[in-house]
Amino acid sequence: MYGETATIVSLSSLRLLWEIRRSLVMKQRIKNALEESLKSTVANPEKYLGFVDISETKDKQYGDYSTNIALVLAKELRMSPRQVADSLREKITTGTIIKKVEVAGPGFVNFFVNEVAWGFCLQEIFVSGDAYGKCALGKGKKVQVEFVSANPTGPLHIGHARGAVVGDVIARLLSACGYEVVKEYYINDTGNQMSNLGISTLYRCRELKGDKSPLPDNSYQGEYLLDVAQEILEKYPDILQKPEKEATALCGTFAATVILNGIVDDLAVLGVNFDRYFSESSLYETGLVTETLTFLEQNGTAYRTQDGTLWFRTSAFGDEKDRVIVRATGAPTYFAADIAYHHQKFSDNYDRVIDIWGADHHGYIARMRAGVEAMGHDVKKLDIVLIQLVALLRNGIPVAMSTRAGEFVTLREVVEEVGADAARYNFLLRRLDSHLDFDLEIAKRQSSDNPVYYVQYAHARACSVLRLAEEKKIDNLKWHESIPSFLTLEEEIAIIRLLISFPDVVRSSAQSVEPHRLAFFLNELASMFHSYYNKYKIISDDEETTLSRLFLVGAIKTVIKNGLTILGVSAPQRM
RNA sequence: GCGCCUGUAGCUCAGAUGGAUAGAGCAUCUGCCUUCUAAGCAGAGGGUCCAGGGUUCGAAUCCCUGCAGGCGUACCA
Repeated sequence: MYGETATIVSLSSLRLLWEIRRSLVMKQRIKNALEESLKSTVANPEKYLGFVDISETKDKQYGDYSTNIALVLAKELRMSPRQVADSLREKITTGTIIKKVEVAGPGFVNFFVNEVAWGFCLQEIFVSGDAYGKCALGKGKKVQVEFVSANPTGPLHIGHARGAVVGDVIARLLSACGYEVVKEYYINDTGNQMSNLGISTLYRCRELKGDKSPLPDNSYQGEYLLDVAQEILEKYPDILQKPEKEATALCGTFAATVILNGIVDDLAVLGVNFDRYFSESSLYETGLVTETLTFLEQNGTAYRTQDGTLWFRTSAFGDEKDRVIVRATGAPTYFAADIAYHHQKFSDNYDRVIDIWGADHHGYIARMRAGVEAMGHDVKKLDIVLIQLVALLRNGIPVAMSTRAGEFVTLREVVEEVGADAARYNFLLRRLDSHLDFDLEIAKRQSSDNPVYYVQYAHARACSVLRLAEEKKIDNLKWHESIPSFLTLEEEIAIIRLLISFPDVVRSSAQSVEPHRLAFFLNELASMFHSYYNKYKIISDDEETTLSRLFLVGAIKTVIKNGLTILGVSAPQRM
């Protein structure tokens, strides 16, 4: 049986292989065929080529690929959709890859791909290995992703985690698409909150020395400042003897540094790290804020009112009203520093600048874009991504999350409870603009059947099968041109179709800044593999079938591994 | 009041560029481990896609209005 099939395959396989390699993507192959047909069917085809769109079908009865081009062109050509479809179909030559073409429904043209052709796609995955899924979309382009940027006034909580994970994965996606990515964290280390932090910490120092007077109203009440105070007292035993102003400043700086170090550590536990930490105070030190303000005032986009306040004319850029950038007291607002910061970003010659913000900052978008534009930069290069906030619940009841009041479950506590992989995947399974309830009890209870394990388990399972094959001395994971002819089951073709769409998923996830698509893709792939695994034996007495299926399993393993890597989730070999 | 986001199965959520019969997980029920990992699989039930209009060959998807929830509307971040 094997010999007979092999003969048939070897006759056509070289040609098939060559053809598939030439086009690489099956979809492109179909599209080419359709375009050729269009050229010989309609009068001025160049006018309609832009409408050609091929989509993957969901239902097997409609073939493997489908186009609605006839429906789109019908009116223009003054023909019925079915007529257009029929004439297009007649001009499409079937052969080694396209088995047949059908017209169905209101006028869809459906393409059926030769079953044997699919298996050849696996070789591409095998050859690319770890690089499979990557592309050169952003080759030679620099992009900056700024995210988290939480104020160094307290530890991160669950609300920051979503932004951290999403920002990190967006960076990874862009990186997979060939962009040179810089991950940046902006540190707000000046202004009122710093002095508040200093005051709060100083009070804690006094408290440790026996002074029980209560903390001022708007200070940071968290007990974590007691630890910071302890450190300060050890390092500066005379802190309480110093002048109030000096002691406060010292406490503020010290506390901010300690807290930021803690934030960096916590993020590292979550698998998030940055290339650059950019300090707001450095903008003042280098004079960039002053420079920016002068520039705005000189080009007329900023004006002074009688009391000395400097206003930025954001309303001229679509904002609902003008904004203050320098108070009457002469102190710049945070917004002033933000404009300077974005000016700095654009001065670094990025091709794209991405800000990832919590959705509660959405009212800030218009003025930020105004700032970039007024500074003479191409505002189209700025992409502000909003992420809906996370509501932390315990047994369905909201948990108060206030840095100031010091009542919160820290990010670190959550990660230590549910694990970094589960925490990350939890955030990645939702659209960015979807509100998210994170219930601590549910997260704990469901930690063992969290969706992340489903995908990881599929990977571990694939590894396990391949491991067993190795133990049995089966010479697996070697390409042979007869492999495709042993992978023609409906389930196998469905899996291959999914596998070859992986690069598209990565690309579209990156382009549309929607990491959840990749996560859902992996869930679907895992599901198909689990199902296939349960229905069919991978390793059997039939050598050819075994080798072919092992090759498929190898490809599945590669894609899951590559996908999880982009999501920053581990791909365990055993579970 | 105005602006942004959301509204899809009992619950949590997917449904890119408008496409053919709207999907998954959890929960409920029924089966499957002497056989490659049961953290798995197979099957069942479960829907006014918030409501009402409009656009067209075709709408969960686009437009308008209304309703509901969240967020924002600072010389706070």
